[in-house]
Amino acid sequence: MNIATLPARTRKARGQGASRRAEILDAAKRLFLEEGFEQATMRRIAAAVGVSPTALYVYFPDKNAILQAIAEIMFTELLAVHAETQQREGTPLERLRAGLHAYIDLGLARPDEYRLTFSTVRTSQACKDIAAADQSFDMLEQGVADVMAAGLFARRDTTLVAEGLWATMHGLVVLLLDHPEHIVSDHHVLIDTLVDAAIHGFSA
Amino acid sequence: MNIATLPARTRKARGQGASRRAEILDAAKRLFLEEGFEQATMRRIAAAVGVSPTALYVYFPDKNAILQAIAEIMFTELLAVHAETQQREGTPLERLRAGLHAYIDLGLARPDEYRLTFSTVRTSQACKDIAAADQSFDMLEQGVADVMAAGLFARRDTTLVAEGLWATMHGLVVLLLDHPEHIVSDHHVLIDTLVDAAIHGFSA
Amino acid sequence: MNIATLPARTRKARGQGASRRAEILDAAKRLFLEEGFEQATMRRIAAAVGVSPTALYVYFPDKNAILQAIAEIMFTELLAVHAETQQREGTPLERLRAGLHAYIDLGLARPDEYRLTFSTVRTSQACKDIAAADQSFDMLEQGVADVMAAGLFARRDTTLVAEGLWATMHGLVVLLLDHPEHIVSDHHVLIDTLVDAAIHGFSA
Amino acid sequence: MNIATLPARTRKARGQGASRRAEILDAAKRLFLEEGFEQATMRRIAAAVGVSPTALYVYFPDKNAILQAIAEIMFTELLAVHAETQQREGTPLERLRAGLHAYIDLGLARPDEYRLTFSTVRTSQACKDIAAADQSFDMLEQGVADVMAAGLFARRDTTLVAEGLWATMHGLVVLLLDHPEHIVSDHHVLIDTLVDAAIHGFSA
DNA sequence: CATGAATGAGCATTCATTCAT
DNA sequence: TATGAATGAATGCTCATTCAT
Repeated sequence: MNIATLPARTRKARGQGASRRAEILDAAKRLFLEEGFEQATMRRIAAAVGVSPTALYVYFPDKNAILQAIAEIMFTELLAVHAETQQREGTPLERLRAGLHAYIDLGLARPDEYRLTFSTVRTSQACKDIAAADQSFDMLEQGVADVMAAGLFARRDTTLVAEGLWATMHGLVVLLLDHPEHIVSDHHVLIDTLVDAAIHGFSA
Repeated sequence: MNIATLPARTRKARGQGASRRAEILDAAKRLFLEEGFEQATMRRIAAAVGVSPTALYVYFPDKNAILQAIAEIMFTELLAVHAETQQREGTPLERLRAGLHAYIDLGLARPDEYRLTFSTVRTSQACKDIAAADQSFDMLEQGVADVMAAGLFARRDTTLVAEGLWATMHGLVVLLLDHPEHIVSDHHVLIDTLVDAAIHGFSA
Repeated sequence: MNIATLPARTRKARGQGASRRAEILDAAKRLFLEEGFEQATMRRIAAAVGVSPTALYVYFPDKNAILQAIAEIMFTELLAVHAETQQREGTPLERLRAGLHAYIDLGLARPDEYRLTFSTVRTSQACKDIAAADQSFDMLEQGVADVMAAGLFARRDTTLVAEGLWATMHGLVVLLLDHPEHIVSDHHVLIDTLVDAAIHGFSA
Repeated sequence: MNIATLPARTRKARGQGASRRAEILDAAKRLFLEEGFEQATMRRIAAAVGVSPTALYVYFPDKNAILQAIAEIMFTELLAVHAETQQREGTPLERLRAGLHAYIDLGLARPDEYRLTFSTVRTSQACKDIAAADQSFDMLEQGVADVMAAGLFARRDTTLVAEGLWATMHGLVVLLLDHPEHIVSDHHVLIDTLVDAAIHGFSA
């Protein structure tokens, strides 16, 4: 009851000190990916880290702040993966095909990032995901231009073709993500078929 | 306590009867879109309608049923549109093309319903048991089969092709709906181009 | 809005008229027995009868009133069954044994009546169940007296013996009723064994 | 808003820490007995303790766990009493008789706990996973086995006999607890008589 | 730096009941 | 006699958050 009687700082070993923040971020990221942002609770994040819920508030003012920090990391990774596929060797068509496959694979592998990036709800961190989206799209358009330059695509506005391809891949990803039980075809077969058809559809 | 003290024509206007269901559906549609299905609460839906939460349960067994009812309306319209295009004259290919355009037009014409039906997480559950959804897809598949029978599509599994076409159209709709600012091409040109490319992509 | 505009009495065929009350009682009794008093709801009772919940309030002021009416019927039946076993032929010991078995069988067959009769909660209708309990007990004590008179039971206070037997049977019933999963022996074997042991325990 | 305006030693006395759990248990015990398990609500339990409903969930995962904790205490005491009687000197029969008496005495000494543990509907669930309950019964069964080995009980399945004895003692306890006004015999005489009769009933 | 204890607001849902018709 | 529409109060439970320590 008297503040003077409190032990100075005895309670407990300090834990991992500075790494706590990273641990929280890791645990939160895993939970966000596994259960979605809304479903992941502070309690479960704390439990995953091995601390009390209160401890999270030492490092982040609230749940949204964790989200923000995670999102930043996510988008960086997302973009890195995309960029990598563009630097592979091969013909322009092979690179484009690889890029389309990479886009789908990424979307399916990281459903929450994908939804976050392309979801309807536009919150404050929109700038980040828009940046990622734009850069991704630019890469796609460059790939289209290369194929067209190689004479394999019918000559048209590269933006138009890129947008068409994007729509196709996006549609496939969200369908597989949101309505998997409505797709009876084998997912891999469907992906291969649609990528081929899309390319064929724009071919000269 | 005294019967003489009772007001003659009492308390409050009771609901409009049959229109209540529609009012609830409207309010729910708005809230589901604004805040997401999980975040929209029965209490707030009720408040938006101007009734008690209990009243919602007079018209719908639970929260999911409201979403399902919204989806059902969309699927019924979709089915009607599809059925209509199937009965037009013309070649199988023309009919399929018309069907794809009709799908896109419906999605763009009813953005709220389309998003709720196809883009809300958990919607998958709502789609279960909606016969119209299956019938709608069956019509698409039949159209594909007809074109294939006419020798204009490469021979393959009709379900696979129908799913590929669905994915393509769905992707286009949600892109135009959710990210219009990312689409620089003229929407009509993009639609025409992509429908043609999709059909071309599966052609023999 | 104007009382003069009301249709005089047109709405609907009158239903079964006077038998409604009995129908409600029947349905409620069945539900009380199947699910217990607290778990049976007005809604389900109404549904079982095939009328709206509101209709119940035409015949009974509230849920408890239905309970009361049912209880009255129940106790009458309970007692009738008991009385019947006492009028069978056979030696006094056979009749006593039959009575004990009948008591157990009745308790197991009508768990809710049994609980109601012997439950802790003493409500207003307590008079009724106490009467039933007393009469049942009197029959048991008479049986004990008969066996004692036949020289088969050690001579003691008949009330003491009857209470001992009652306790034994009561314990068995509530154990089987409330904790069936804790009894690993076959119920019938346990019943037979315990009835025999109880009788043997008081034998001369 | 101004930090200077904050009261120095704020809001409200926070709980007594460790004693809270016991307080909750006490309040719950009372309410469960007064109104029954189903009728007693978390809110009312919380109000009785003087805390918010949420606080209950700090100490117990759910409502059942509270009942279970009460049962656990009873079983632990029962086990202790049983264990104690098993270590006394004397013949197996004397030890068994002492065990039966101890069971009855405990039940009568802690009427609330006994009723909650053994007579509340749904209690069965609470008993699950309580090791002490099983151990307690095992001790009774061991006592039966010992007497049987000494040739004083007719040879039969020990579980069957133990369950029969349990039923008998349980019936006596609940009768004395719930219906004392129906028992005209002297309680001690009835207890002694019934314990003797029960043992005699299973004798060789 | 971290926690145990606690909270207020909120959740979907169900209840017995009532009212105008 | 009977109902469709509606309600207020309640249910068990979970949430993000806060506070004194």
